[in-house]
Amino acid sequence: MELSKNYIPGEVETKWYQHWIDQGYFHSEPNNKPAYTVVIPPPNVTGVLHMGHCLNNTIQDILVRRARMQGMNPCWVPGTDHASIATEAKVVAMLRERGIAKSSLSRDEFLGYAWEWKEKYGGIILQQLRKMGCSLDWERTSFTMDPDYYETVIKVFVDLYNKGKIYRGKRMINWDVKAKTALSDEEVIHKEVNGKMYHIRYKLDMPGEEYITIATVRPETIFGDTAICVHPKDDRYKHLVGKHAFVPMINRRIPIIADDYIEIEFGTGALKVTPAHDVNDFNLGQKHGLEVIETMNDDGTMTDAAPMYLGKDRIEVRKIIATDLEASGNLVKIEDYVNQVGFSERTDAIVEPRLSLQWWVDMKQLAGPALEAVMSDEIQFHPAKFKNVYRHWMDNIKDWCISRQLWWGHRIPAWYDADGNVYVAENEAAVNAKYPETNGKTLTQDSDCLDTWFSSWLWPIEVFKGMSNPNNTEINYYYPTSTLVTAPEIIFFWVARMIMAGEEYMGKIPFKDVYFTGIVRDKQGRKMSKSLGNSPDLLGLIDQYGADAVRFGIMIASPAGNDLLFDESTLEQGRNFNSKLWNAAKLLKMWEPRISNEGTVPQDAAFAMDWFQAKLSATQIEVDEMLKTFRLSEALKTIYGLIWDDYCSWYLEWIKPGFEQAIHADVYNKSIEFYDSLLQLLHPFMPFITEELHHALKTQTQDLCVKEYEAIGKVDETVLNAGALLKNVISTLRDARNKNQIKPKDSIDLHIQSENNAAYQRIENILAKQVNAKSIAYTQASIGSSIVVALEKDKFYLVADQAIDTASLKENLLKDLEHQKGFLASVEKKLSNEKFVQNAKPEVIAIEQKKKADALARIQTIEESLAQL
RNA sequence: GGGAGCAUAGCUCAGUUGGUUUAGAGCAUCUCGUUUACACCGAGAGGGUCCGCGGUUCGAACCCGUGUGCUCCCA
Repeated sequence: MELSKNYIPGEVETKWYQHWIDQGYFHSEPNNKPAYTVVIPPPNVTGVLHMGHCLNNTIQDILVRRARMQGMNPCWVPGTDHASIATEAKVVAMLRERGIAKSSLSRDEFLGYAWEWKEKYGGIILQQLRKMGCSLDWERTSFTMDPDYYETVIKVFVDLYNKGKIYRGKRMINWDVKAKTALSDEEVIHKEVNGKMYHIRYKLDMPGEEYITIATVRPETIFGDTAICVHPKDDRYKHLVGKHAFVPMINRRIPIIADDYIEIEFGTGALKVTPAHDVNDFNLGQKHGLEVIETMNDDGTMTDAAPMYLGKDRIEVRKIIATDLEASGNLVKIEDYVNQVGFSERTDAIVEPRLSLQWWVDMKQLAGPALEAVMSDEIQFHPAKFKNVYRHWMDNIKDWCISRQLWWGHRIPAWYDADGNVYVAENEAAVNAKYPETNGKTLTQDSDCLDTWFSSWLWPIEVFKGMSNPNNTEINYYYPTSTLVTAPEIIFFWVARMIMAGEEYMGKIPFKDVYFTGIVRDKQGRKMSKSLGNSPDLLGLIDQYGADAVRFGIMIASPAGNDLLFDESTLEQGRNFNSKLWNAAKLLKMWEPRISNEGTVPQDAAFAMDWFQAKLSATQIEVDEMLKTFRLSEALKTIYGLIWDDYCSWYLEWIKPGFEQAIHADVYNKSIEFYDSLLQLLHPFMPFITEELHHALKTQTQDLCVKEYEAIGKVDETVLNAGALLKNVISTLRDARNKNQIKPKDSIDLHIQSENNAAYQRIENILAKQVNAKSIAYTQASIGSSIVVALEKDKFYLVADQAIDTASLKENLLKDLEHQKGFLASVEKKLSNEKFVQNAKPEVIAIEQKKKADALARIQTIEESLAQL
């Protein structure tokens, strides 16, 4: 097979992906091999691929492909999440564009549009994963609202309700005024916002003109005030406790109470208490039996509690109320103030604390085993630092608000009669059966649906129908899954809850390892986001550089557990690596017509082969260890260096036949074999080009994608060291040539003075070729008018045609001498320290003594060289 | 306010229970070079007060304390 001048990724990628699919390599069925199961963190069904997905799925694919080549039975399950709030928001927006208001539709009509939308756009992200080369089992594609999955979610709700782990209650929740739904605590993003602190005085219900001044960042909520609270020990206000004051503008009379919750130093030390719109105020209100007055509607506009602002948005009111308060004489001052404000994760609306009747999961009942599983390392977190984060959240766990005032999702299986009694069962018939008193009564189903994560937490179980068809062959084989790869930001949303669900419903952990990826940021360290416009178009990048280069680029810059700063230059590096791989194969193929079986393998080529075999095995062991510990980026760097430097720059140069010379068949075949091993090692990271080259090298009986790794050979340390010495000698001599401005084309005569000539004789052909020496001779004495180079205990004399720059030579030697002397001094200092000799381990002392001997020898060599100049 | 983490070359990072030659890699930079795979290249080089201070130790990038600066999570 002839290789084109350059590697063109596009066609090759399409060709091989289709081939792999056609061969069914990615499809898994339970068999007698060990399972390696990965479930994809299901992306939002309406989503498109971004850099975060790229990183996350590349990592999963590396693990899965590696497992496949290790002879396991990998199963990587794709799928999407219905993403209740995000999808509903998109559908509402789409309808609005078409001039349809959600409020004008019935639930069923709306869901009709939503499904239509899902069918049309839902598959995009999965198609994009194919472009990246992900070896997902497409026959297993799941969706969190598939019929079986849907039923399972409902069953789980009913079950937890029956067990008393789900309840309905009126509590403070986070209200998204845009989506008009409740949110869980995890869906609220706290950001720092520059705001104002308003100091407002309330007239006291006392004779005369006396006031009490409070400080607030939310003046529009004064209409919901039902008390003013001060610290019982605050001398400024002690005398006012038990008295009353009037809310400005509406003149409602409220009590002044005392509670040590108040921070005396904060603001004016007097707090306005608004139980309907602040969690802390609500708790205070409960404690003191205060009235709750709601001032806000579900869309964020003011209620008739604030008659003068009725129907106006609370943000707008905050702007104008200052003027009105000033007019009424109640505004004392306004200060700049930075405070934390909660925003909806999905709609970015400012979240309003609101008192509301919702459904809750009692998390304390579920947390115990889930915490234990991680703390005992039954589930291992990588990096382990996330254990702390996890424990902290679990220790302070709060109940989970799971009802959402949305239509797109799993509808809550609760029914109400005319009196407001609640009945929970799978469906209305089940309600009637379970609660005979409901027969004949008109029941209405709860109109809310469940939080998306209430379905996602069953993902590793239900993609194998572990609940809709308990104990089936697949769940028993694939569960628990092997590795979960996900972002640390969803550790609470998803990871923790999956562990809870696994323990609750399978009695087993859902996965053994969790690998947390970093967050993809731009060059300036900003998180990539749509609004900043700093998220590159992934498909465009794949078109430009090829999928392998993109995978390489994102992995090489991706230290385990740290954020990665995405820089397109790493993709260039990946593309260059493609070229390097391609060209090395081209070189090998160029030799094919000149293969010869005559004679024996030349000594130098034999050495090169022995050395590379040792280097390959040593690196395979190293890479294996790195991958076992999830140090993927390091593993890729190591493979990159092995291919580029050791194979291409050293090995291939060492065995390269002279101009138009034959290559021995054994050398050729071994070189092809080595290269194939390198491709195999690299395959999980860069699947396309490696598969292509695997087949280009020679006729293969098997695709690389499913070729199993062979046992790693034993590492010959002696030859490994000999190779290292050779590389060192070559580099040192090349440096000497460079510094003496000997042109690459000009050859030299090399004289070696060593006590171990045999070591050099074995490799002298390589040496001659690599330092452009036309002769190599061995000598016992120094050679005049030559460039002298000292290395270890050996000396090298380079005889060139041109004049020698003695001055710079001397300078270099002196510099080296100084360094060696300094080093010797530090070693001697250590060895002459009695305490060191007494306390240090014997092997450490031996090392120090060897260092000393080596340094002395080197100093002698350098001094001898200097003497000759 | 509570908690966690980080600080090593211009940049991104390795550095395993403290001792493995006076700290390593990749990228970037500089010098030289188009020699029959590759300029998307080759050869070579330069570049570090391991954040500051104090301590433990025969010995500290590594352990302890403290200060500073960043990042993340939670409220």
